Amino acid sequence: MTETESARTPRERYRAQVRTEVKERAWEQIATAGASALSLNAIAKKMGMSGPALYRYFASRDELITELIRDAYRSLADTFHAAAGPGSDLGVLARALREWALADPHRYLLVYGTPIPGYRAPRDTAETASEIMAVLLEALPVPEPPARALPRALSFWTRLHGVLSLELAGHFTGMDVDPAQLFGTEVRSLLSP
Amino acid sequence: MTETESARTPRERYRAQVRTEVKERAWEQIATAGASALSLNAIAKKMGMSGPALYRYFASRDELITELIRDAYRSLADTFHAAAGPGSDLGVLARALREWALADPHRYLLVYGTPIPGYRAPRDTAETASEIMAVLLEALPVPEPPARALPRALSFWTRLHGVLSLELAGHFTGMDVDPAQLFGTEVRSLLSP
DNA sequence: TGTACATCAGTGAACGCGCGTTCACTGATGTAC
DNA sequence: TGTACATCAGTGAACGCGCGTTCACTGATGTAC
Repeated sequence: MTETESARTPRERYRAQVRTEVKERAWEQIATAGASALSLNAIAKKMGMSGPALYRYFASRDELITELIRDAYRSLADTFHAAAGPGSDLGVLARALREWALADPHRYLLVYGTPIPGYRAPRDTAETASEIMAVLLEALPVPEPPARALPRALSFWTRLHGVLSLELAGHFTGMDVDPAQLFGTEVRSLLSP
Repeated sequence: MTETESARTPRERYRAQVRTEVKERAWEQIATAGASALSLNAIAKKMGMSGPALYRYFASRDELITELIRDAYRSLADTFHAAAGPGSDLGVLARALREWALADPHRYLLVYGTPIPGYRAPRDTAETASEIMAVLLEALPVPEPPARALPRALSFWTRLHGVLSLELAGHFTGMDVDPAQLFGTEVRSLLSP
């Protein structure tokens, strides 16, 4: 998106469009075959191009994955920023997180799920990650001493991740459990500890 | 193990030994290259055999994975049974869970992490899963009405999974967080809600 | 507005690799008499 | 104890597949004068 907007010349705009389409196809592929089955050749085929053509747009398969992870982090940070604000609290952020996760389960799992073997995350995602944490810290009930703020924020993160990741991985199916309700219970436990 | 013991004839014993070694190598491979990179050919090579030889022991790659998942579930259920008992409580089970997870992170992630794409779990793991849940339910503080017992047990599961899976996936590294302490905090939150 | 040149997207062939799986076969191990 | 036969572990060749990536090349698009 940003990429497309910020393109100046027609060629740059075109490049950005292709890059965007490659990423879209990549997400589709991840959704059906998993992240470690991501293949440049397969994406190219779906786009009606030859495999090597994509090397004009991404230096390697790893660079594409890196870009996907970067985008995912960025998207969550933006979502959090949009949800945060004067009238906001942990409950609002929690709901935003769940919506974001359910909107694209594989995006969530790419970031917070089992790491892709042999893949090394780039540095800058750590920055986005702490940006996300910062939004969380600011949304805590007002007079929270710093020594207690971090544990609270971490609990927020781990508890919601616990429910969400098990839900997304399908571990509640056939268990007569309503994940939404479970999630709500955990959110309440965080609001009034 | 059980397999090896229960073998009657030398041939059966030998078969069981080879199957066991194949699985051991499989876990090694999962640890270094991830579950979706599991390859019968690679395992055979490590064992000094030709690829097709393994088809005497496992009908297909999927059957091997199924066996690994079955073993993992079984192992956790056994661990829980061993930890449960008269003097036991949720805290003991929680510690047992963490030790089991840290002893072999990939085993934990194979069961509770991002599902392997295109792989369908066998039915009987669901039974072992509810066996695990049953141990949990019995370890709850004694006079727990059924309506509250299940939510409590689920909370136990999701909260501890939240901390554990993030720890195993390496999401706390570089964050100045002690996972053990975090885990302890969550356990305490479960013991005195 | 037209021409000459530079840039760059995309192609097809090629390299080397590893995968799962089937198949016909050899040779060792176990079984029955 | 010895022989005849059946069982079964393991091999090597083969099939068809897809992968990431490099390279020399064609043809379209943009730029400068």
